[in-house]
Amino acid sequence: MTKREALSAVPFVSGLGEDALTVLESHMRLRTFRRGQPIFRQGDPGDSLFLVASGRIKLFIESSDGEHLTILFCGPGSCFGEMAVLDGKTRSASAEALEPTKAWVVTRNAFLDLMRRDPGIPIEVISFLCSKLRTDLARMEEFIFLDTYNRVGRQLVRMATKNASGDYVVLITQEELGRVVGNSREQVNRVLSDLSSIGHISIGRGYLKINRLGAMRRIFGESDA
Amino acid sequence: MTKREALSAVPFVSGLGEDALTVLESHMRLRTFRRGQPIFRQGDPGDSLFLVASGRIKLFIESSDGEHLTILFCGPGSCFGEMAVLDGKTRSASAEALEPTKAWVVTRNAFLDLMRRDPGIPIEVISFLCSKLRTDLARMEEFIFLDTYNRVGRQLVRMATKNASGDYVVLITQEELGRVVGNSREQVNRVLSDLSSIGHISIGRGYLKINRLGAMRRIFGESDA
DNA sequence: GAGCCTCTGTGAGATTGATCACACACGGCG
DNA sequence: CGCCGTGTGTGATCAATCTCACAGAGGCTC
Repeated sequence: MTKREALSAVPFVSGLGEDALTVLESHMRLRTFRRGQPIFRQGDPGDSLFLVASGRIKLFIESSDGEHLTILFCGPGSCFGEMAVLDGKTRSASAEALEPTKAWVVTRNAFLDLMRRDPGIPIEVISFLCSKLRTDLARMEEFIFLDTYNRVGRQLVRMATKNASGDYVVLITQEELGRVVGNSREQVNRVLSDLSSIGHISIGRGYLKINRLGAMRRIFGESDA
Repeated sequence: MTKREALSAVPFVSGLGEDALTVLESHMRLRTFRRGQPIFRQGDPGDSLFLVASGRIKLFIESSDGEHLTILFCGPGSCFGEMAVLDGKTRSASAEALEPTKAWVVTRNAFLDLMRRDPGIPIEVISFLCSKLRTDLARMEEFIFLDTYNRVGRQLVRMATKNASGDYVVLITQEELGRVVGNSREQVNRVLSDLSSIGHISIGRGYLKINRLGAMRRIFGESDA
């Protein structure tokens, strides 16, 4: 994924003019991360924004006794670390590469310059932040109102992506899925076994295949996939 | 609370110049709500932002089977309903007056005009949204990592406000506090009884008095009060 | 001042999900 | 080809919390 491709996938800069894009590109550096490598840590000062070029990272928060809650996965074309850039405060979550990953880095100053130059950007950023607020709210609602069974189901519907052979799959271990929905691996496994026994999903090592996405959507409710 | 006072309490317009404030004021209408009156409902289309002049409202989301999760209380000088104005989507939560309440209404168009006119506003709005994202994240973290005891404790520390006689109080019923922390009233009551038995709080009908705010803060951790 | 509504207090049983303890399965790699 | 690390499958036990049921207490209204 080139600089230009990465940029055009990001909602709040995709509408930029040719000049602005070129200027921005000249400020982007590529960084490489090994599988499992920490990128930044919750609470760190942070002044850069990342655009994933290849690979995959996750954002998560950790409790005082070392538990993790996974917030978000970012693949090629996604951006992360934007909050510290936007408000200048510390990192609100930790980031770590899940696979060998390359990401373009944009510094706070470069991005703020861009915002000052093009008055359309802040408006786009505002929409972007609003949609994040809405998903966070939906997530909170699920944590409070749904049991494990439904949380897992919804998450699967949400994460299902079509692979090369046309199947819907979710690339995740059960342990990791547990950290996403805030439940133990064992509990997640029991839910998955249920769903598998009625044929809605198939369980693999490190991945899940969603056999009947429509049925799952109907059971687990309106997802904005 | 006058129009001007309400405006100057809102972070993202307080820095406005005299002219802009005057224009904005001319677009504000006052609305009155009875205790318990719904203001808007999650999912409604919405195109107005509210500034509380007097009284108190709450924002909440409701599950399919009628349970409520209380998101936020807003008293004089606070604003709510801004998300629908900023991104033009439906209301992400429901709002209801907790007491007889008066609020200034600003329409989407008036606010967008203002943003277009003054390029400083969007920047302020972005900071405002980021801080909301951060509190939401902290809240999610608490839902997942903390038990009822600690959730209730933190919430009390967070909501404690000094009253006329210099005491720290929280004006809330145990039922409502349950809806804030996502637990049953009974469970909340048991926690409060504990805290009361060691003297850290006193329990009243419809309110709680925090006798030792410092001690509570130490027990329940760093709150951004 | 009686009645009533709302709010608080508390026990007992049911439930959900965490934790612990293993067994097994797959896939590198020496 | 056997070992080991990581990932999945599953029972038993335990802890947290919900739910139900009811009692009492403050305050408002007729």
